[in-house]
Amino acid sequence: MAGAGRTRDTGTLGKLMTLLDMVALSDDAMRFTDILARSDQPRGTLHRQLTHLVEEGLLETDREGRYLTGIRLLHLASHSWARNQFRNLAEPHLRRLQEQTGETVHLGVLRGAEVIYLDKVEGRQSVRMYSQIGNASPAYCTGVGKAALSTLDDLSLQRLVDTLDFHPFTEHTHLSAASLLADIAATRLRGHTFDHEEHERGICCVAAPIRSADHDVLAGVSVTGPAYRLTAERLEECAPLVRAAAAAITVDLRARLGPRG
Amino acid sequence: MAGAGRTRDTGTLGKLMTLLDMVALSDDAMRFTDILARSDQPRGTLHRQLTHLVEEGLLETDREGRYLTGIRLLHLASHSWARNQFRNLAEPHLRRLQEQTGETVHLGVLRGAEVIYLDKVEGRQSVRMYSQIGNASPAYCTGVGKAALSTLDDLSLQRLVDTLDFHPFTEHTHLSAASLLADIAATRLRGHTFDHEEHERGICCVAAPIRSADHDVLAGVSVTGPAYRLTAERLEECAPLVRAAAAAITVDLRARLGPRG
DNA sequence: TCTCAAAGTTCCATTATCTGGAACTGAATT
DNA sequence: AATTCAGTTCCAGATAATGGAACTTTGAGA
Repeated sequence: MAGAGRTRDTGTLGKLMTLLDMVALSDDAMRFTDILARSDQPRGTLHRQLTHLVEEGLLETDREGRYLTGIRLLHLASHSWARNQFRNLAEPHLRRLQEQTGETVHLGVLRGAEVIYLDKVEGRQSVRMYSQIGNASPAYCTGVGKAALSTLDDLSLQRLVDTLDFHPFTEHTHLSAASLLADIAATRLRGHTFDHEEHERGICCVAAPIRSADHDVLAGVSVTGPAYRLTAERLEECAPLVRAAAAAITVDLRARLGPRG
Repeated sequence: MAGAGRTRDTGTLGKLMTLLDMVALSDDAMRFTDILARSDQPRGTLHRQLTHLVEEGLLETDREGRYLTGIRLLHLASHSWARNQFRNLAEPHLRRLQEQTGETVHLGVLRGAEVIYLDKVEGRQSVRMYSQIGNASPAYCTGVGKAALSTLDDLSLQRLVDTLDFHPFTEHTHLSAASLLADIAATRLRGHTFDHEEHERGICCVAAPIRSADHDVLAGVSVTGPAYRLTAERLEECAPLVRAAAAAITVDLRARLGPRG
């Protein structure tokens, strides 16, 4: 994806993180040779690097010697997630919004040109949160992303948009800066934005922006669901609720962070 | 805690991970000086190390320059968690067990002398899983831990027990190897084990072991709840259900992993 | 069972990176 | 204006990473 500004590969840590990414984000355990083929390190070097990652618990090996993600990552991440101020403060509002609408509610923050999902509250049927938490999606084709983008000033927005290359995830995905910017202009006027199957076919959402007083947090809340249930009318009905939730979170955020900032 | 064999601090990665641990596991954002005081690195060195961690997205700084956990950890961890074979395969069984008992269900794996919680299914009221996922607890005073220990052969068990030092978390915590070993012997006979407020006052559980054909996975499932609700009789009622769930997971595990292993 | 090729591991002189003391900047306090 | 404290930068020296090559193990085929 564009924009996100990949970290450099130089420096001991950089190289190790590149490896860690490769293994952790792969869908399967990787054998030494698989990793060797996809990295440009000599065998000896690669082997030692992997050994170090395993020693630190960031990777593990199964009994066939294949590498997979270690449990230490889970430990570190879950602790910091549970302590995340912004998420904690937003959570009751997300929960209320979920109860009001009966649909899935997402909280996402903007990082460069991507949105990262910080929390998710689903209805009673499925408790399978986590699945999407931590995931990154392009901002330009998601409700939460577009909402967050709408809080940027024109200059920052233009600079960010310039770095995008538009990928047609569905037939409704924005494919040009002009089209995206028009959408964002409308979003600013309304205070909320829609995603009519722009990222995933069959999935719609309505989202509203959250921004702290000093622009330190750029985020969005959304109500998401299947297109057959979240019709245009239904989305319009939800819009005020989503805006209210976003506003409430913004107020809490300023109350909590404002005095100090 | 004993046993877990903390990783060495030598080597570039080791030092950085020690830092990352300190910041990620702290309850608040830490200022440079706080970190300096709690590490034995010279100022210049520490500063560069933190800079590297920030460059890689493992840490972030807030606008006051304090360090907190970066979002990249969440990204890496959530991906690997969602893809974790064992967790995925166990999940439907955990969910069923939760429905059958109405209590919180845990899945934990043994790592050295500690249990790490891989999944948690709670009743309708609270969707606040995640809070405990990834957390480590001593094996000798938790239901899941003792269940997992009961699958070890005598030699391995003895060696592991030898490394323990017993900490009295409550008045019911095992305080000697003999007492623990007796409990585990009983667990082997019954096929399940209890935790009567051994780790946390007011919390009881009943747990059963999971072990794959080739001993690669040592784990346990438990049903956990407040002592006033989970009385001795109630725990006995749950025991067969917990054993059944553990057995079902074990079967699935062998079916999935057996052919290859 | 033996042989060969591929996969994985270890070694060590070389080299790049990290180290850490000290000097520097900038902001807050007196 | 002077002083203190927090944070940052610098560079010669110490340390750890590198990578080519040799070595061991595994497994497939004859």
